[in-house]
Amino acid sequence: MRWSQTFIPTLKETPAEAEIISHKLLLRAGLIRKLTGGLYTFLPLGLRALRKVEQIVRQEMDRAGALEIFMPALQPPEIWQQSGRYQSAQGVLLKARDRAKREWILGPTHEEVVTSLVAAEISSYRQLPKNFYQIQTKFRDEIRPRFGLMRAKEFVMKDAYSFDATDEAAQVSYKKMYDAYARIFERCGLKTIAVEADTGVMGGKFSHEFMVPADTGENEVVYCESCHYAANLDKASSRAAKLAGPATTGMPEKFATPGVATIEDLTRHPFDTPAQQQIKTLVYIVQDKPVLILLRGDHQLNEAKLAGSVGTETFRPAEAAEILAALKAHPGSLGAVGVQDFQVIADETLLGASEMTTGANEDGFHWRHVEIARDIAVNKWSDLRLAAAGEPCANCGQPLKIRRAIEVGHVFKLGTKYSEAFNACFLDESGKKNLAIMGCYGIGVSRTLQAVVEQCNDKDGIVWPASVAPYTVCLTPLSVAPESAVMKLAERLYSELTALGVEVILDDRDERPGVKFKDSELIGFPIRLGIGEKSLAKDEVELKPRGGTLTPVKTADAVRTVLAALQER
RNA sequence: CGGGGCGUAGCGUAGCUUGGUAGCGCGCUUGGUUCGGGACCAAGAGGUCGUGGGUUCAAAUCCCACCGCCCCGACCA
Repeated sequence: MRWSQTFIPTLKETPAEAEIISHKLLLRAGLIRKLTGGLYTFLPLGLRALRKVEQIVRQEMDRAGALEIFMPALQPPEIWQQSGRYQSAQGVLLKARDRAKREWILGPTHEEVVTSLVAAEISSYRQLPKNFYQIQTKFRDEIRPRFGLMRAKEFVMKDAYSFDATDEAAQVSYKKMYDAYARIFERCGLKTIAVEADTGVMGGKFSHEFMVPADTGENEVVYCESCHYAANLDKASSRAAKLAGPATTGMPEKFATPGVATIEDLTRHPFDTPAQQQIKTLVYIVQDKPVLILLRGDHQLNEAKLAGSVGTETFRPAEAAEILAALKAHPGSLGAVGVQDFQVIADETLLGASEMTTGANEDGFHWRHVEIARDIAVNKWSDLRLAAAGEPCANCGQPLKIRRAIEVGHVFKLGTKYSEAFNACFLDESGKKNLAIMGCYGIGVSRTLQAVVEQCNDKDGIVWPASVAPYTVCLTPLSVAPESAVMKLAERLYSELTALGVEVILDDRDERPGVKFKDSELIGFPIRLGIGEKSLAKDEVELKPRGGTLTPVKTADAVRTVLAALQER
């Protein structure tokens, strides 16, 4: 491609709308432009890079035995009603109406469509396993689109769905996708970590997210450097050292705590009660019933874990009025001592806790000398707390760390939720009817592209891995006069490299060298081949790998050297 | 939806407090001089100051409403 013939609107200044480096660079290097919040146009360069990522994804999915199909983005609401997600997912569903005022859904994901397909077409165990995938535009009514392609209303996603006859087979399918994902991100030049992710009410160990470590990421990952445990903060467990607290010195005693509203207040004099010697009591409304949740004062509730414990996602924090009605006190003085009427769930770090202080369900009063086992009727012990940095790893006991990351992929064992809803069954060898066991596997393709930029850049611009670069070689003649020796050589190298299948862009613009150099570095082509009169006088051209050092190369060796340099990238 | 910030030429912005001629840099056009790291000179084009209403002799500027964008939170690839 000749630079003058394509469209690469680079920007010297950063548009004010961009906050993070990858978003700034995508705009400045002329890869994308915003239509409106959360909606972007891919310009020629951006589209080329996107296609590179797609192609890597496609090759690895094919290699893993998945079958590419293409499903409608426009979907009838009926199938969403059938799966129950018309209600449960209404927050993200974008809807449209046709001329007859009939409602349609712009697909945010395709479990409903693919399961309908399989229900109709698959009837025997002989047809399994199957894994269908597609690369397609998804639509989600994001509450807050952000950071360019990172979180958009419309984005490119690869989604795959596996169907298996048995649990063991489903695990094999899961593993294949897991391995394929690791290869895909590696080929894109991304450092990723696979972390255990929240499985919601389904439980189990079969959900992993592929995370790109980045300070600008929206997720928090808990990890252990010594045993390589890694999990999403929503899922992470920690050993959270049980305190060898003081022994209980007597029976519970009620004492006045006027004006105390928080754990923090009680840690100050005259009370001087450390947070870990307090029991925090939260009230949640779980399926219309109040439930008391007990945590150590210095711990935070993890709602995803609560969902696992109560077996439902229908819950919310109680409102002040509901709390008052249930416990006759306001937040700040709540406790579970002597409570019989409601379910009490306690975090396991409180097991055996003694000499604790907690609210007395009377405004301005607390109990002290509380011994959980003796004084509180706990119905259920669960892991409910948010892991915190520094807590011991549940595997090896070393201190855990937390860092931010971008989620680029998610593999998930679905079970039979959708096959049940759509009656996707098959006959097994014995002629018995079984539900297909499903898995689903997503990659945010456009997000992955931006994650690459977020991870691969320096002060001058993007530093593309060759695998996803829009062009791998930028030919930069410093003179473009058609009959000049410089331009003639540039044209010759351009033809030769192109004929060899190298993706070359020839910067044939009549611009000063500084402009060309700055642009090529901003865009980040892996190799720049500079051709100028000075070096040509020595029968040389200049090889400049992005981020590397400039080396003179004899013109006769130019093609071979470029090919070799590309191999290294 | 809650909290915060911002809307002035394609991009970045000044002006707004204290009402009166819309300014600068980049980019763009033309001519010239330049030509190995975002050149220089000269002449230009380009603006419903987000939208609507109000106050006023007069509104980018003051008031009200709405819209949009960005950031923080709940959601997710």
